[in-house]
Amino acid sequence: MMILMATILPSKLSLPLNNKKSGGKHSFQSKYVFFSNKPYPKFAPLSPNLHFSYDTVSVITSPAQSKDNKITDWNTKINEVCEMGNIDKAIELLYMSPKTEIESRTCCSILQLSAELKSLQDGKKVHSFICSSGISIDSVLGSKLVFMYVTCGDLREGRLIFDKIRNEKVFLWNLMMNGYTKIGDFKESVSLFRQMLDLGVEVNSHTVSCILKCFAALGSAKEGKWVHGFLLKLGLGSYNAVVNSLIAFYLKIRRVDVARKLFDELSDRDVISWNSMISGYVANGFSEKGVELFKKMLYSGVDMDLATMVSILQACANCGDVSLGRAVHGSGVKACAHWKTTFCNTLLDMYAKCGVLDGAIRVFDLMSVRTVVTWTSLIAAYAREGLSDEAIRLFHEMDREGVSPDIFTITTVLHACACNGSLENGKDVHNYIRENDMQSNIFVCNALMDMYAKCGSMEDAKAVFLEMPVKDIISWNTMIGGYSKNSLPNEALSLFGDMVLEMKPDGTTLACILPACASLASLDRGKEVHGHILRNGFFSDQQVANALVDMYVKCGVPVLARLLFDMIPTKDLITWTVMIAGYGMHGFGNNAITTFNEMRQAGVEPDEVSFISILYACSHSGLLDEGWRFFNIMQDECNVKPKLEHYACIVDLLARSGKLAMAYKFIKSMPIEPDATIWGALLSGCRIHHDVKLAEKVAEHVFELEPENTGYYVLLANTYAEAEKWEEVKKLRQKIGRRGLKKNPGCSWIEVKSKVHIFLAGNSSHPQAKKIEVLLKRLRSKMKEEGYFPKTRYALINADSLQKETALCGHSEKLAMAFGILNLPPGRTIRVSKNLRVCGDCHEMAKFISKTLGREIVLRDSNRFHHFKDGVCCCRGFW
DNA sequence: CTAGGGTTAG
Repeated sequence: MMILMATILPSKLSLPLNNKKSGGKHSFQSKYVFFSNKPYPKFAPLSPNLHFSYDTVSVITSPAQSKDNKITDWNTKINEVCEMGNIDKAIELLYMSPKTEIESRTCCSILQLSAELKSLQDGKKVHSFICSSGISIDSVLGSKLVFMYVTCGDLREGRLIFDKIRNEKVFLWNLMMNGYTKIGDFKESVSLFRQMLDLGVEVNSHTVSCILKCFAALGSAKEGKWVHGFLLKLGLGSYNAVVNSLIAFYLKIRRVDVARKLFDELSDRDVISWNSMISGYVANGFSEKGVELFKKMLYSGVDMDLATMVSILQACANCGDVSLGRAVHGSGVKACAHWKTTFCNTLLDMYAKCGVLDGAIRVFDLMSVRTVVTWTSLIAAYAREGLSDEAIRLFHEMDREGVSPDIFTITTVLHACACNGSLENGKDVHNYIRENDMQSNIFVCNALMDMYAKCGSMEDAKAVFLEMPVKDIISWNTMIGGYSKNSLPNEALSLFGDMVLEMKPDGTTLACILPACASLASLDRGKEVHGHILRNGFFSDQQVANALVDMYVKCGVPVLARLLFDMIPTKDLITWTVMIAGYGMHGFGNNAITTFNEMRQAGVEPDEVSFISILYACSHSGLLDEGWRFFNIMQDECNVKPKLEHYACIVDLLARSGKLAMAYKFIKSMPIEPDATIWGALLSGCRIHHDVKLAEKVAEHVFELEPENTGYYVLLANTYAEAEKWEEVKKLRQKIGRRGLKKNPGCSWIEVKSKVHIFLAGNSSHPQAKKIEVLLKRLRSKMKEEGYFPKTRYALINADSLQKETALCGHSEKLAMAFGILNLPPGRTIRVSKNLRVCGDCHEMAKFISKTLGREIVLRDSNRFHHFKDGVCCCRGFW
């Protein structure tokens, strides 16, 4: 079924205005034949496509050469010259002639020729001649002028004359409408259409085709449907071109079903009908249907043309059907389509999207003309494969080759920089944008902000954001999401506040802002956003619902999280994973396991992240056997290869359970190189189980892998301190000092009346500092009375016990808890968050408070949640 | 008489 490229001939049976002429633009041939019949044999051998040279023609046709007739017929001469297509001579004669002798129809001839040659310059010369000679611009001449101007692309001038002559000929109206449509000014075209109807100008098939195109482009579904009814009344409903426009219109407004019905009922389908339907399927996301229809098209004997191939290649790209793509490639080459840039560009893109990068490169290499689209497609191809450096290199090469990037190129290359996290390359592109004055384009700005956010520079992103003349919802979401992901939750929340004053957030905004509430553990702000979600019906957005569950988990309310979780009708992998991880964080290991099993029963396949969550849940609840079981299920049943995170969970599980030697052996047997977290998990196990010797051995690995991380030094120091090895503690402190490292200062915060209060360790500058101190002292002595002893070893200072106690009293989580007791209404749960792990002494005190004061305390540390109630913590010592 | 309907990249 090999197919030749069909040239699109003007068609068809149903057309009233059959295009019988050989076509205006190509009419030289016929005119030449006519001319060669005249007695000038020496011109006969001239190729019909050759332009007549000025000199040659002037020899024969100059009126000055005429011998007897002094009153030369200038009009005839000019018409003759026009017949031959010699515009230069025609103009010259026009200006040589006595103005009064030139007839209107002569001007029409020259204008017609100017239009055919698309020579605005010559057309204007005729126009100014008309003006200076006083020829009245009647309806016929006016029409010709309009035709010339519109055809030559000067819509403004054409419109001026059009308005003056108030012609009621439908042709001229169609001409104007088409002119506006071509430049994308659909609104003006529609306005003309309305005027036409008001004036009672009788519309024809061309009019409705054009107006349907406009309404399709404007997305005016209602108006388009009205035209549909209107054209049926006019009896235009059986015209092939009209139905084709209707099909295209319905496909643009995404009414594929209506389009298909029209297509099926169309008796004389031509290649355009097929192409419209196929490309419409592809554009509406039904690529398979497009391919199916394509096969039907070939069966019914209609040859594909360039447009068909382009659509089908797109479909192949969408479906990843590279074999059909290759077949179309072959047909295209046979039909010589590979000389067409559009074909090659789509072909290149098809190979790239199907993951056949070398195929894309081969197409690129073989192309003789590479446009900006070609380069952009190849850059996108590299970026898609994660080869960002190569993508950026191509961008510079393209520039050197003299092909100017457009906004698509810029956004694509920015995306490559973003994926690469290469701020330097991104800044280079930013400079290029400034140099080429593209920084006011909204797409470019959004891509720039995204790049900066992904490269971690929110400062630069903000600078772009502030300078944007117009911001859309994507601009806001990019910034808010950027702040959220770069651990700047306060900035995210503050910008969200600015945003709601200017525009309505969408699902993406909400899904971006919830993690910020979560990271601050700001339940009040989270609830505000929840209210917003309910009021605006965003709970049905899967991403939003998932983020909401996650927020409640991280704000310390797993019960509410579960309630919402149960309300999500279709739970995806993320929904399940968030809940499982949530249970893990709160130490509800068994709930996590139940939920994990429910997920598998629901037919949702766990991925590596859900396995991290379940293993983590097991380790935080000390469920050793279950943890092992899941580690095996993961590999045996689910084909998930364990990564560092999974190994870390297992090490953590073994180490916490006191199986330190086994954990050490396990690390040594790992098929991948262990990192600091793996060794760190074992180190923390050593501290819990007081194995100083192993701790020292393990610490060596850790310090080598992450010498800057002070947390590990503190961990070892704590191990020494618990063993009362103060000399070693001192040495370690000196080591930290020598390396210029500082212990990360402890910081806790608590939300009271929607305001977040932050406490730093040892800081007494809070307005209520005195009251807090008094309360803590009172609690401390009460604790002693009831037999609690302060865990002074955590003070890490080798001093007398009173000093240590004082130091411990300054711990930020105690300050925050005390502030909560003093300022929250009685009975309200006290929710405190801390940036580091909770200290042992604070943990003891929280237990005590929960018992004596009967207050529930939820403490979130860097690792997990602690729920204190009636003197017990849910962690049962696993932290 | 002259014109119209389907075609590539983020």
